[in-house]
Amino acid sequence: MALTRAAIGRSYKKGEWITHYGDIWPYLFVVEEGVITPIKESPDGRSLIIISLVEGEVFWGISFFLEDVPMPVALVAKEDSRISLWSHDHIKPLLLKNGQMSWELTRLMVRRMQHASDMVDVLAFQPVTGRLARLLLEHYREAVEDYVARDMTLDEMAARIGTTREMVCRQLYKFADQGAIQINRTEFMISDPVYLKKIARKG
Amino acid sequence: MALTRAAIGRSYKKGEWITHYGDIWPYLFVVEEGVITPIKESPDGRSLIIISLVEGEVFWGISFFLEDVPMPVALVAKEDSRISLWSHDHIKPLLLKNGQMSWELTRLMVRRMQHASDMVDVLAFQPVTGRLARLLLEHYREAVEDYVARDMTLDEMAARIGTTREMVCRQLYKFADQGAIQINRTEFMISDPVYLKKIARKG
DNA sequence: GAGGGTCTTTATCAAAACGCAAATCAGACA
DNA sequence: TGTCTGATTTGCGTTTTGATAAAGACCCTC
Repeated sequence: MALTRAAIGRSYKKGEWITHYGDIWPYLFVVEEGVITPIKESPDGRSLIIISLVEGEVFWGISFFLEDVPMPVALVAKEDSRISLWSHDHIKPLLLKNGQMSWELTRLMVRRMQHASDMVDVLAFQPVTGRLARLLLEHYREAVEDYVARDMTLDEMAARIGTTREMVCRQLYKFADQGAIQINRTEFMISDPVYLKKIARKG
Repeated sequence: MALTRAAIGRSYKKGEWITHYGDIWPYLFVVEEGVITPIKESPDGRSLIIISLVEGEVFWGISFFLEDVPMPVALVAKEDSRISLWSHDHIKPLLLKNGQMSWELTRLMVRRMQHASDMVDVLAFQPVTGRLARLLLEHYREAVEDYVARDMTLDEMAARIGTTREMVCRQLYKFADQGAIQINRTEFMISDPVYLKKIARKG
């Protein structure tokens, strides 16, 4: 198939940067293996992780669609990863011809938009407490009544909810005080998911 | 043209709601006249204005693309307005056939995404001070060295930058103290745009 | 098993943001 | 002109957040 032939394969080691904020990067890609995270960075060193892209997921540089518009996020490999990418010049003719493909792409974009939209109102309306509760419920689904390894660093959690590692740490132990979770340096468990859900709604 | 024939015209009075948060609303529309604003509302009564749609601009309900997914924002007429709308069922066949149209729609969506993305990092990284400076510079371009009427209420400004009216008011007078703007109950002027720009960058 | 590096935890302090309530004002309208 | 309504302004106390610093814990390598 034409698509497969036009694909460029790339591999990245864990921690490697695929593009930087401000780059012109006119590609569409699919994650073949590993995890790719689009990250926003503030001038004073804080960062914000928008989403994690795992195997099979599609993403793009903004200038794939809008020439000369630079990337509003950087792309980083969170694990050793492999992606297939297509340049604007290769794909656009296909999209113009293939309405079904365009439609699916548009739908994908709408889903991403929905995600961004969620992010906006969480950031605008929810305090750190609520945002952390959300993150725990969604990222540690299997930790309900069951100890699991803490697989995110405090910095990573902080980047996912837009705050600092110290805030995350304090808040975690506050949840522990309230009996919502149990936690130690390496493990973690959700003991009262209902309470966390209440916090996640009201902040 | 088929598109024009399929359009449904609607008119709304200032302040009228076109859809509410949570509705299923599978339409695409273009603003013919007036101003339509998508608004997010928090359970405790705060609100966030995402964007203002003026004459000629296109927007959509999320379930136009994703069936059964409810609106993450409400749509409100900020002025007396008139829109033309198309239902999913009418447009989708056209989009599937017409690659160029799909492509343009996708590009529009990417621009909106970019806007949302901006909103996210402003909310995440910039304090209220910086967000307000941004808003002033962008909304009151003609107010540089020139008194203009304050045409947004404090509540509206607050909704545009995700804070409360009191914060906006206090911050405005703080800017005035610093000589960046001049302000009274009804009028307003930017006296030091350069300073405001500095604030808008660093917060 | 000593040392370096990374990550976590805790405490303290200062700044930012918010909520509430009272006072004030401008404009509309009778 | 007087009154009413909604918007603005201000003060004050509280909560939330963030910055800084220091101390522990763990892992890895030499």
